[in-house]
Amino acid sequence: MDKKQQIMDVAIELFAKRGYENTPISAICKHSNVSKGLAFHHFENKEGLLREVFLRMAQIIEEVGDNVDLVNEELSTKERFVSHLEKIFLSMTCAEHKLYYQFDFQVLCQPALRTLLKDLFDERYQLMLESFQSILNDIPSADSLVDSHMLIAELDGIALNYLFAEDEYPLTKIKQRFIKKHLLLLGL
Amino acid sequence: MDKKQQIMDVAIELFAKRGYENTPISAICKHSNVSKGLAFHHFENKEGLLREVFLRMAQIIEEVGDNVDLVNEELSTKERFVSHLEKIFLSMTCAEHKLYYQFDFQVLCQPALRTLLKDLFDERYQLMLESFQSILNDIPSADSLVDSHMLIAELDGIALNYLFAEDEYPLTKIKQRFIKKHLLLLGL
Amino acid sequence: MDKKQQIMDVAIELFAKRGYENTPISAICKHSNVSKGLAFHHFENKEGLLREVFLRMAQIIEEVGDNVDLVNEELSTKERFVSHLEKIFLSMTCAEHKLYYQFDFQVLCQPALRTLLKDLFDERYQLMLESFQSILNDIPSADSLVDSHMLIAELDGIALNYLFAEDEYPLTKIKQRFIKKHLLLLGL
Amino acid sequence: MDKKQQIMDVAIELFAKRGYENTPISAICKHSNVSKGLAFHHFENKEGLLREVFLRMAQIIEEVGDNVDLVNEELSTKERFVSHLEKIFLSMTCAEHKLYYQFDFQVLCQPALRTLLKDLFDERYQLMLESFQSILNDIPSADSLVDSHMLIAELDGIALNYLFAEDEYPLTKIKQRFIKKHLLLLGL
DNA sequence: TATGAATGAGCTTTCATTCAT
DNA sequence: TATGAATGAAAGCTCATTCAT
Repeated sequence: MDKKQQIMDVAIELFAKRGYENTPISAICKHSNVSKGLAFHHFENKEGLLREVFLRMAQIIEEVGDNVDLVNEELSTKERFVSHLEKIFLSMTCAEHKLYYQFDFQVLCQPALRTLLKDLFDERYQLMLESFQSILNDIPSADSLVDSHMLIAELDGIALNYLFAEDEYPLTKIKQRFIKKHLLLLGL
Repeated sequence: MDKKQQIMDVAIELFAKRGYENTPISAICKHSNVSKGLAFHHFENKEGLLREVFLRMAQIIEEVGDNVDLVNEELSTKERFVSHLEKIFLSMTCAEHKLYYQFDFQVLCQPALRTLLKDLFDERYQLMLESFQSILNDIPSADSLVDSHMLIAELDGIALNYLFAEDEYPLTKIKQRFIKKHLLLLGL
Repeated sequence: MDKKQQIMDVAIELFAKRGYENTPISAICKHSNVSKGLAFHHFENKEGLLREVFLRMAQIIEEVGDNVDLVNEELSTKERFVSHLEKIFLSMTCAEHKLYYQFDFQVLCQPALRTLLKDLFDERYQLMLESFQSILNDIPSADSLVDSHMLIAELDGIALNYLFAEDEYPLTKIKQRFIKKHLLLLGL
Repeated sequence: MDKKQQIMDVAIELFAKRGYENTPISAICKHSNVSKGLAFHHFENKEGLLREVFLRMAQIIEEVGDNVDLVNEELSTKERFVSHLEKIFLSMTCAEHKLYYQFDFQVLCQPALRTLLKDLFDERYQLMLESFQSILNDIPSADSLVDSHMLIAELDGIALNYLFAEDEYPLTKIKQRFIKKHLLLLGL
């Protein structure tokens, strides 16, 4: 019934599958059984739709980890580090998120779109950076800032390759080696 | 003088800076002082131009590492591994290649473009995989295949974050931690 | 008011006068005071417009004979045959139809267009064939099928020559000789 | 070796099969292994090529009947009339001419092309008219001029339907009924 | 005679956006 | 909130034609 929601749901799917530039608003309207007039009633323009869609997407993805307590005092630093990584790998694997992540990378790598959503990207990056740093700060052998940057980048790369690989990608094995490697580096 | 070359040079730049879909052929022609007719005389269509541009780009990038001998028998396995990584980081840093790499990621993450150049991507990935495996095979503690996938993915991620970061990105420090980490993992 | 109708009316006229291939959509739009966008809003593409225009044209032409009763039981076979022919000659002469008929022949003789509308042509031919056969079946000396084919062909030819002749064409005299000739053949 | 001839041969075939407007000069060049430059060296422009091609085509078609003597004094009027018709039907059936006739009708029915070659059409029509009249003049019951127009038109129509029919068209039977009918009309 | 690079006008089509209802 | 007719700018592409070689 909520047509605005319908439009956004369809938009996110089509944007992800066909690419933003290759998805005319008319296609979104057709798939969500809504008139073009209504679409422009709810969203200022195509860029506005993109922004709202992107925000909603980010929100959905984040909901996954929300119930996990990052500062659980009962856990050791090592346990918190590992569980943080596990959580990220878990979200990556979630079938329903695949489309979202693909779209995310698409926007990230397309100059025009990236510029448009720069503020949102920056904010999110800052949050991730801080959450890694808050863990690494407790580890003497870590270079908290650099290692956080590195972890984010590497996880990005693994997600990227996993998401766009067609045949089965050895994600589980990579995860294990990945974690092992960082525990070694951090001396945990 | 060689107008076809001019067109390709301009195309690669505009594609990278503005995005493929946001770069009309007319813009490419304007920047290379050439008529639209000529562009379609030399390239079957826009996709054909993209393909040729992509091939040329890949070739330019590869030329960097060509003079480095991968199977130098004088070098130890560790030295070969490290030098291979150094080479990749070097190419990444090369100012002239920045545009190319950005374009590369753009194509990779846009479903339509990715599909179009799938064969070229696959081929290149295979080559990278093999070159890593050929090194890791000599290291007992390595999981040659999985580690190669992982290395490629991580390097991708680092490149991605480096390329699109606006302010100074601690690439050098990341490189050091990155290499150190893998030497630990591989027990070198 | 009905812009779609306007477009079709102009299209049929320009198609007939200049030829389908020599009539850009822009010309149709200019003559009907309509934007190019609207033309493609109402018709899928130029071929779609052609199809709709052709259907409408065929319908207009057919309306002429509709009020004449073919199976009027009061008429003799001879009378029915003659009146059928008269009706066809009448439609041919109708000034308003001249353009339509010319367009019809144009489409018929251009391979690409003919192919596009093959189904419509076939259907119409079948109807004409049947209407002639239903009359000739009552005449013993007639070879119902062959004569029907022949009649259609001959009438086509006469229409063709009449329509494209510039100076006065002796259509009335030809009609008389034509009817007389067939009555002789059929022994009526 | 004679490239000009090659061009014309290919042109006539492509014009007939695809239509004049749908046959770019580039296609003709490709099929005849000739450069575009050369094509424009031999023919002033596309219309010039059309004209030469049309002339050559007409010439080829006419060669068929040339060896038949129309004013053979040994033959009766009836025999001359019938043999004239037979000749025309024969030429129509000739497989090699099918393409030519189709092209002929195409040009005839396309306003732009018809105008371009009007003089050639008129001349040819006049010749046909005279050849029929020269026979019919000897027949008292004939209306020499009107009947000639009618005969030409009917034969046109039969050719038209025969040429563009896909399945087998009962041409032979039609020919027989056609000749019989006219002999009746002329009282021969 | 022969080539093919180069041009420019024009074509079909797409699409974001507006607006009257 | 909801529709879809209507617009206009711009896109990709075609093609006859020219011209230096």
